[in-house]
Amino acid sequence: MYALVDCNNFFVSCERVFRPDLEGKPVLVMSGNDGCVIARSNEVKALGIGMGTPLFRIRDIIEREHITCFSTNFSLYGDISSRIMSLLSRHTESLQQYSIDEAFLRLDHLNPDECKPYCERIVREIRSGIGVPVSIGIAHTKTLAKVASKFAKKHTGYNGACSILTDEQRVKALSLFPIEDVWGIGRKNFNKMQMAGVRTALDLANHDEQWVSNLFSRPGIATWQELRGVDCIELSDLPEKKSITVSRTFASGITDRRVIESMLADFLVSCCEKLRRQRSVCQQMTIFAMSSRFRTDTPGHYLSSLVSLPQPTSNVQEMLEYMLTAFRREYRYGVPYKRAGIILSQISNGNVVQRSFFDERDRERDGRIQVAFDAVNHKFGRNRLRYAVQSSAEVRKDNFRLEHLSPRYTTSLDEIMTIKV
DNA sequence: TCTGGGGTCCTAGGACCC
DNA sequence: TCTGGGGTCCTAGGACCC
Repeated sequence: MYALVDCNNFFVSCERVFRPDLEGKPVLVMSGNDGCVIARSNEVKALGIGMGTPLFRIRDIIEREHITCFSTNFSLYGDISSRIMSLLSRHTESLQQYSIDEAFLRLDHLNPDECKPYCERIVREIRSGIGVPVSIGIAHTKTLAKVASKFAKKHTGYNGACSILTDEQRVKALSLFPIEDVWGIGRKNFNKMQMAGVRTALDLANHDEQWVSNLFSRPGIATWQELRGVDCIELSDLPEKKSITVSRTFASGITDRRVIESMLADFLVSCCEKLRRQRSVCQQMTIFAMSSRFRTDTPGHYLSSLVSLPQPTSNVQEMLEYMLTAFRREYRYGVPYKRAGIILSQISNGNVVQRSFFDERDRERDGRIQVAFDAVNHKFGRNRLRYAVQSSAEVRKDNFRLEHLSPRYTTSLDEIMTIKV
């Protein structure tokens, strides 16, 4: 038995934890650069504002409806998320975090009729202990648990937890469930479904295997199986990332080579922090920078450079050297770069590194410098010690738009809430 | 003027092997 | 003139997720 715990309007709910005055009022959270809508309260959804809508298109609605807008505050959302996951882990032997605001729990230790009341208690516990509203779906497969959680979210009568246990419940639920809302059915598969006359999840589930495998390949067949109650989608609980990306869109296009380099250096430093946190090394790095896809009046360029490192590493200084060389080779003078980033790939375990016979780098020394560097930053604060090529505070202020950022209430002592009694 | 960021898995086709 | 058959590995791009 699976329970899917899904936070309601997660980023908005995180902001409301510290702004209870916004309960019941329209609130949205914007993407980086304050560009698009990435989270909406129910009140904003009711106004017909879609996910991903560019802010400049809804300026008038925002003003008219007094919508409160927040810049994205990942320090806050990440911290609230880990509090929820930690609370959930006390309720199961097997917790698989699926995204920042979702996790699957196995409830094998419960009888079927105990599941719903048990999950209702979890909902109340998270609401009162952390402040975030969640919905829980209970079923024999992950896909059906997802379906159940949508019902729990939509109808308050469920008290936050909905279960699909019997076959009658399954058939009833699927007959009411639009095919495009099924987990695993994206835009392309939805088009195919429409052409085939499949409108609800039940329509799909009722087709036979031959029909399904003619139309879809492996992932589609797995979804069909799961809707019929056959548990077949395995989530790996490997926490190690297979690729690590840090990228940003800038407030306006950057032409100054040194400014872009300083940003890329920042991105690389964050990538390597994430890499070292999971005790991994990587052997490949992609550097990219691109002009705006929406502009035709300025020179466009998509810069992408793949660097294969001589041996797996997580050393910032070494990677900075390769990054700058590769970037300078591809950089085009006069192009306004609007977005840039670093991707690390070919990631492997940092404890077993195959050294190269021809390597001339003093890696013992690199390693000692890195350890000292990390120790200083651990003691005196993140980014206190920086490479000279990294950006200055003024450069960051000029190039990242974050005009409605809430405080990092739970992760920065300088920004903690003060209460007057 | 203004349009996000970070992932995973699958598959087709190329390169290569005997 | 006629030019096999059966594999594996790798990678880029597509599709999907949040």
